[in-house]
Amino acid sequence: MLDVKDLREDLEGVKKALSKRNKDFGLDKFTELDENRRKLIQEVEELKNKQNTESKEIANLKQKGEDATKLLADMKELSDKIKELDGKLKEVEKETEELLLSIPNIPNEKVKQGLTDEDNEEMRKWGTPRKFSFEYKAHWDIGKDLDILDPETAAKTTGTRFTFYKGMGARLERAVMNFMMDTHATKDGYTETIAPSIVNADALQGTGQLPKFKEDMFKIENTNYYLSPTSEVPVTNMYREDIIDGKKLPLKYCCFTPCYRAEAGSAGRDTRGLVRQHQFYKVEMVKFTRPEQSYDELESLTNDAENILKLLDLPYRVVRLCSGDLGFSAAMTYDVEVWMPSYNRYVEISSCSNCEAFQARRAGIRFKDNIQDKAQYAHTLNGSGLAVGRTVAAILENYQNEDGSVTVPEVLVPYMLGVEVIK
RNA sequence: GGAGAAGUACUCAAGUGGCUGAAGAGGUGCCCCUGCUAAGGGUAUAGGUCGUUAGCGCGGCGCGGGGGUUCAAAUCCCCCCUUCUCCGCCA
Repeated sequence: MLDVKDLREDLEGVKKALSKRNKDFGLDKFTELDENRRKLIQEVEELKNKQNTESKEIANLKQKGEDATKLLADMKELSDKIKELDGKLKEVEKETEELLLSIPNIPNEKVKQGLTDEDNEEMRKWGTPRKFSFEYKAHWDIGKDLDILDPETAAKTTGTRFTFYKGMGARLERAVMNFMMDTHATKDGYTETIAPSIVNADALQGTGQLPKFKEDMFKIENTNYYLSPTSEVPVTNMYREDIIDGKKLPLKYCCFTPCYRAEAGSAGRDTRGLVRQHQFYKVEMVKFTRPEQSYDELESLTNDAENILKLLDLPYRVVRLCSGDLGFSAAMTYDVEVWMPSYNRYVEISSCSNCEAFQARRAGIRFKDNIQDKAQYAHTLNGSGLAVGRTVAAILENYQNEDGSVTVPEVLVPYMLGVEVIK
C-alpha cells in the first residue's frame, strides 16, 4: 500500500513515478474519494459529539427521576442520521481501501524504465558457462535416464507439473535444501524457521498476493485458506500488526517450505523438467529492517543468495529488474539467474526484493526504539535462497558427464551421505 | 468433530446498560528517605488510530474481530477467530 500522505500531498508526483510501470492505475479517483471521506467524517463526528453530550443529559435527568421523553424523541432522529452517515462513510472507506490495495509499489528511482525482462539491467556475472565436449542433455532427460525424476508417475497420482523424485534425485533435493538452510542459519546469521505452507487471506493481503493475484494460487475449498505460493507470506506476516523493538532490527529469517503456484497463464511454457512446477521447495530469506538500512540489506541479501551458487560452483548473473518486470510489492528487485545449458541462457533461480514500507503498511508491521516514540513502518525484504528444484536442475545439467552420470558438487557430498557421483 | 471456560491497556486484573477511557495492582519516569545490594514514601504517565488545527489543543473510534438491539453497549443478542480444560479422532 502506498502512503496516503504522499497521495494527498503529491498525487502528480506519485502518478509520474508509477507511470514507469507502463499502466494507469486509476489514481485520479483517490482525491475525490478522500475528500468525500473526510467530509463525511467531519459531519458524522459532529453529530456523534452531540449524541454523547445529550446522552449524558438523559442520564442526568433519569437519575433525578425527571422526564426525558422530549429529548429521547430528538435523539432517535439524531441516531438515525448518524447510522445513515456511518453507512455512507463505510462505503467510501471500502472503496478507498480497494483502490489503495490495487495499486502496486512505486519503483525505486534507480529502476530502469522498461517493458519486459529483455530490458533488465545486468549487474554482474560470475563463473563461465561450461563448454561441453559431448552432446549434453537437458535435466529432464538426465533425470529420466538415471531414473531419479519421474513426472509420469506424478501425473498418475496428481497431474501435470508435478514430479516424483526418486533415489539419488530425492536425496539430492534434500541435500540442496539442507545445505542452503545450514549456510543461511549459521554463516549468514538468519534465524531458521519452518512455517505453515497454508496461509489465510489476511496474510496474503499483507504481502500483496491478494486481492489482485487470486488466480495464481490454489484455494482450499470451503475454507479461508490458500496453499502458500512462497514462505515470504507466512514469514513476513509473523509480525503483522506488531510493533517490533527497534533495537532488534534488522531481523533476519530463513525458511524452507513447499511452494504452490497455480501457474495460470503459463500453459505451454517450461512444461518439461523442474523449472515450472505446481509444487516446489524453496528456501526463503526474509528481513525486517529500518528504512535507512534497507538498501544495504538488499545488497547483502542478494549476496547471500549468490554465495550459494558460488559454493555450488554454478555460473550465474545478477540482473536488476526493469520497471515492467518488477513485481507488485517490490520497489527494487535483483534476480539471480543460473546458467542452464538446456535453455542456453541464464534462468531465474532467486528473486531478491526490497518492498520498502509497502508490505509493512498493508500488514501493519512497525517498530519503535523507545516506548514513547511514535511507531514507524519497517521495511521488508525477501529473496529466494534459493529455489531448490531449479538448483537441482542446474546441478544435473552443469555437472553431467559424458557417460550419463552426474558428479555431485563438492560441498554437497557430505549432505549426499558420501555419494560423489550419481549414476 | 463434541462439551465447557475465557479473551479488558506493557503485564495481572475489577467491571451486567448511562456517573467507566475504563477501579486496583505490578511495571515505567521523576523526587524524597535509606543508603554501594534489598526495602520504604511521594508523584507523574498510561496503548493505538482517524478527523481537525500553524501549534497548544479539541473531537471521533476503541474493552479479541464483525454485525445487531437501544436515545445510549465493555456490559444484551447473533456470527466468527484465538487460548485453556475434558472427550473423540489421528501423523
